[in-house]
Amino acid sequence: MSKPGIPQGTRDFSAETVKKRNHILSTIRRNFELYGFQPLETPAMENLETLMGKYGEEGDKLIFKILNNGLYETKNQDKAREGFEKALTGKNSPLLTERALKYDLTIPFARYVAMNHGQLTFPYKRYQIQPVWRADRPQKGRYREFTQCDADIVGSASLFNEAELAALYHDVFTQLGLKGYKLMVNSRKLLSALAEACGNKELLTGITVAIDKLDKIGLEKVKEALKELTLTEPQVQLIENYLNIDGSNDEKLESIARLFPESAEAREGLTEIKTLLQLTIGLPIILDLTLARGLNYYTGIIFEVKAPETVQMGSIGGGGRYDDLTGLFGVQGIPGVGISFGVDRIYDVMEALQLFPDHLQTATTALFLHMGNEESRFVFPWVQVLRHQQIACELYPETAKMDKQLKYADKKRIPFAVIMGSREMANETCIVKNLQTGDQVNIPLNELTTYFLRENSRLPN
RNA sequence: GUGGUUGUAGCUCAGCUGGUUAGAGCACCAGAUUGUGAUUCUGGGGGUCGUGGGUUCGAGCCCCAUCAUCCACCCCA
Repeated sequence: MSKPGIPQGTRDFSAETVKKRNHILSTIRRNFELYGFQPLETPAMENLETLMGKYGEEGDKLIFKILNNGLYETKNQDKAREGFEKALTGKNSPLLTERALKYDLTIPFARYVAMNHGQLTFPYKRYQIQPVWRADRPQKGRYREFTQCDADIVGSASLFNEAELAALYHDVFTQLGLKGYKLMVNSRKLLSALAEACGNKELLTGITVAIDKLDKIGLEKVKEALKELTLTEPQVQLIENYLNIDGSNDEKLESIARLFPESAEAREGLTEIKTLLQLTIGLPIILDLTLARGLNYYTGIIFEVKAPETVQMGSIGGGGRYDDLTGLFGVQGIPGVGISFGVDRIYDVMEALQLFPDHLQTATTALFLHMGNEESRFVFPWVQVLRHQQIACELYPETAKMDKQLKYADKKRIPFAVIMGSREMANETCIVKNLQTGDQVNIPLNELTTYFLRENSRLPN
């Protein structure tokens, strides 16, 4: 036997980690439901053709494919060889693989809507919290298996949806205590107007990819990248002017209006952003004209959430409006808008900033300690009595030195010890010791329940 | 996919220019004391030095390969 291990980029979650993750997940889920979203879950795997081509060329390479079963069977061997030859040229073949692990939640959701649009009530608001898989090389804040939390509204073009999603982001991040997070917005329509002003709408993707890197590689490098796209000097200059726009949200909006006086698309994008900002007055939203986002299906307002500057971490959430997501699956005319929370990165950020509340680690309220077998038999029924009153407790199952029993309680961060010795047994009492303060009281056993119900109500949830 | 970092006990690490039975702290176990948790004392278990080759009289240390790890790029949450 070789040493056991787990696949690269995957993780086991200990009790401590699970509790912290659940703290994040339940906060997000609670808010999703408060805003009227209903859950959806889709399979871990999809048909490969559902996913291929939806995430761009790079994305396709990062999809985890599942090998077909039964390739060794005689009747399948020739086809398997054929499929393998094809795979060696870099192409996929259904002869070898026809299923894949899901890469995100949006495309499976679009597939679901396309399959069920006759039955769904629109506007359809769903949320989805599930793991996704990417064959990326792991590094900081990047895993091969991670959890996404998405909320989307489809079948509505109203900007109220964008406003609500922005408010939802704000509620979740403030409830998690993530002060200093940044919610950036922009509109793909402004970027599209920019591409148009450069004379070629086809360049939109190339331009967005280049300017998205501005804060990372700097203006000069961005200009070099733009020139490689065969843009002329005046066109690069135009983009530079665009990127140099600065000031408050209102000032930026005015500058954009001056930059594209003729563009109907720019006007539309500006109006949408203005409306969104009006609907979300009081929220700390920053208009970031350099925000582009890689995914090509976005067509309107786009969002991105950045971690507080004190932590080095990429985006911890993002989303935007798409006009025609289900069009990929043959169902036209269902516009939508959605956001996503990157739970694993939020976790890393909160860990770095020590934002997890201590009480998350308290599992059991009380541990029953005892001096010996007779004592443990005597208190055993009382453990059940407390449990039936919703008080989490446990009995130390072995006869051991008190030292050891107390250490056990200490390690499990159990706040109370109920100590049972021969003297207590004789008097039908017990000692309740508060393990945080060291204080202890001697109380009759029949008052134990009321004691803990009172203590429990004082503890945070 | 490209480039780099690291890999010694359960954990955190030390190991001088290659030289005898590879060490420390914490953790763990046992014993002493004790009706109360980071007290004290005594003793103890545990490491194929990531793995496989090579150089050498001799490798934890040098060379090659491989795996894992972390980081950067690409891309992204």
